[in-house]
Amino acid sequence: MLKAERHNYIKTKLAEQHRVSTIELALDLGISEDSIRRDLNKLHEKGALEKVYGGAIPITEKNKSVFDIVITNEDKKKKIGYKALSLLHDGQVIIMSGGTTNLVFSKLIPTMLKATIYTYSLPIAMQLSQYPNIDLIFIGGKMQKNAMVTIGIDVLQVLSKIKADICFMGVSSIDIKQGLTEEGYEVSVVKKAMIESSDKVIAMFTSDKLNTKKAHVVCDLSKLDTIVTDLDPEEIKLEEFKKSGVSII
Amino acid sequence: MLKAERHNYIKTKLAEQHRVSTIELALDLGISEDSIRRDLNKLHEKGALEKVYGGAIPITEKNKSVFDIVITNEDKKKKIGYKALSLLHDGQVIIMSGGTTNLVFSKLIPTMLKATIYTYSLPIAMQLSQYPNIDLIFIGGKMQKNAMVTIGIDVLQVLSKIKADICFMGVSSIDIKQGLTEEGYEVSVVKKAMIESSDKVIAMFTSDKLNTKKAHVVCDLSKLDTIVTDLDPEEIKLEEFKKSGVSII
DNA sequence: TCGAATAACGCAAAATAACGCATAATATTA
DNA sequence: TAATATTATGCGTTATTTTGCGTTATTCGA
Repeated sequence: MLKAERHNYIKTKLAEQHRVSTIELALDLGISEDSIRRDLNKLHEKGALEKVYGGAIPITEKNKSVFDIVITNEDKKKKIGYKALSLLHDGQVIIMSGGTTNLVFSKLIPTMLKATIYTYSLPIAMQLSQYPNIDLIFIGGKMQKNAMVTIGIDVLQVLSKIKADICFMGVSSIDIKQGLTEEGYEVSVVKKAMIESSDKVIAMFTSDKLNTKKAHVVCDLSKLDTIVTDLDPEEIKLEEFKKSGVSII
Repeated sequence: MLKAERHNYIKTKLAEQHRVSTIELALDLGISEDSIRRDLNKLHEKGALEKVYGGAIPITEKNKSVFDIVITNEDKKKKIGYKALSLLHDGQVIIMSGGTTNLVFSKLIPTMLKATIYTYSLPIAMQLSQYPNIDLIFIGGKMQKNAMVTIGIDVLQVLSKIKADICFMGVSSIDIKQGLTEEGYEVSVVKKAMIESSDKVIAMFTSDKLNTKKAHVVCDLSKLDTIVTDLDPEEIKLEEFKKSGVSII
């Protein structure tokens, strides 16, 4: 195993678990604690983490820029993004929800795409602002802090006046019976509004969201036109969804 | 096997597995490690991969993310920011314009400040979204690409309905006769609206903006309450401004 | 303050890379 | 086609990097 691989492993584990221990890492990777310590020191120097007695923790918020957005499962999300590209066409009016899956997707959009895109996510708006031929409209309102999206009545009002061709929706939880659900009430309301304003609804999510539920219902599966996941469309896990009439790519 | 073929093989394998090892490649391709190393060096020079001890990994895509905002004269802007902190109080309703000076200022705001802040700048909103006690409202509208701010009628409409205590305004150009001016018409209109909606107007700019003009007028000096620069308030360059009745810190 | 856990240090062995060079393979030219 | 220039390859050697271990220093919690 290359050193660079180890470094990636450590960074990923740290992002997921918010802490790593020297001993665990040595065991995980099958090398001596000394080497792990050397790795941690290197990563510390590079500012990728903060070393503490017994292991390491994520960098303290002081130096951590809000602009460094951690994307988990980036590979899977890229897979989803590439598949979703086939749904894009010049001239579309698009609504994009927040979430890192959509953020990754945004980075993959062809440079010259001509489209009008509405979004209420700060990171996605920043990303999309680099495309010369995209008319970008940010839907303002009260900011939901952690997710960096706007919510509330202002958002609903704007959405109610839009008629979009397609909406790309990041999904927190999806279940064959409950349909789409969200942790936060306000976000669930916004997503409902998105769906009402769009001719087509695309749900994008990594396979770990499958068959999970949260408190607030967004819609049932019948509202969805297409599901995009990192899995093969023929995968058994998706069988049930296919039966419900949603197209799966 | 041609060298070009080998290079392709390496690139493909790297794309698939996110790592290649020198030894493995030598085995795969049935040639000496030396040649593999030479290949890797070539590919490294061409920027196709990153060479590491024991093999190679994909190039780190740190290439100019939209989230890497370049801040010129950061030191001066910090100076300005620290001075401006004295104008902040709990409970204020604040409007913040865009610009890197305000972005730097945003980073310096005390963690626990209680306030309501309106902004129409994406980077500033992202920065402010980390403060737990700030009610943050993003003013939506059409995005001005390069500056990452919203502009247009929607912004004006929202601004017209706000009554803020104070507005922190980044300044493109300031001149004793012309007052504040902007390069873009639309931004100048938005700034006019900001001023109308605020009890107090704070102009913040680095000294290189002094005595410069742009095409579109925002307001004359009489509209300003306070000027914050990196200079000493007693500096001769600021003499004229002081005479016009603006307070300078 | 002590004892256990963890980290840092120095070092030698192992792994990997770079260098120089002779030779083989390939391309170029007459 | 033969002669020649150019490039690529493998090998022996020498540098560099990485690693694990023994030892010593530091940190942590009781």
